Amino acid sequence: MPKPRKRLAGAAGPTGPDNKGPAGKRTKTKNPVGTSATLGNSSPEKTSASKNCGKNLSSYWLMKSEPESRLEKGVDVKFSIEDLKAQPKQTACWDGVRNYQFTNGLCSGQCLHTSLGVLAKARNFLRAMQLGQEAFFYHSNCKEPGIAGLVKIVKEAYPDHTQFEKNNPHYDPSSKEDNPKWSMVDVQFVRMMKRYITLAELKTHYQAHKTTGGPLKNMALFTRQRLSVQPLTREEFDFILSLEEKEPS
DNA sequence: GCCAACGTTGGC
DNA sequence: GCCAACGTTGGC
Repeated sequence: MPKPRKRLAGAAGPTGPDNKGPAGKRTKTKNPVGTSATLGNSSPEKTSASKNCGKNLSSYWLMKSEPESRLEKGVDVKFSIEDLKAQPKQTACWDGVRNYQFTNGLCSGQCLHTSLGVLAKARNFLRAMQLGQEAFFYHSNCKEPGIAGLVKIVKEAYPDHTQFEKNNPHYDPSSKEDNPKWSMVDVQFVRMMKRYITLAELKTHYQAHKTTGGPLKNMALFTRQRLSVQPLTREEFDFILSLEEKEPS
């Protein structure tokens, strides 16, 4: 399969999703969210995550999506930020995440920052996302990978319906309807970056920061390369935003 | 529970 | 299209 698109694991969603979008795209899907998107209640899991260690949870994220066409089981996984903007309400569900990267609950003992090096998993990160939090929309597996824009979480984790759809590339026969393995969240377009921040530029800073102790020194994009949904610290998020105002390095 | 084989991600 | 990194699977 191509890439992971979005995967999430949810399992907690209170209501069944009704969106049926086209199959997922890589990282994100773009299903119109209309009806189901308005339920923003957090699942029990999330709630407990927030209670247990909310102060340590990340509030900023980076989500990868593929802006160029690629077939996965016959389905095009392409989903660029322009595709997101074209959705009703500029909102889409981020489905297809099928990576547990974390097997623990986010809060079993430690919290994100300290556990990053050891635990990280896209699925659990998805479940940790909270309403209103912002994420960078990253274009991966393309000519010029990089951060294209900003999105925000408009619906917290709920079951990813694509896991039950046999012809969906993200079908998971081992997942039961009464105990879904995978979740998804809904994201809404916020704005484009003032300029496209390329992976190459981020990498230059990352490498410099490793020696200077700068804000990107532990950035997950480089230290956990295969995570399709990853947390950012506030320092990482703010530093990347500050790059918008500067000339590309 | 170890670890080799295999599959996937994603930059280049 | 190649291939490195790394997650997952399954034999033992």
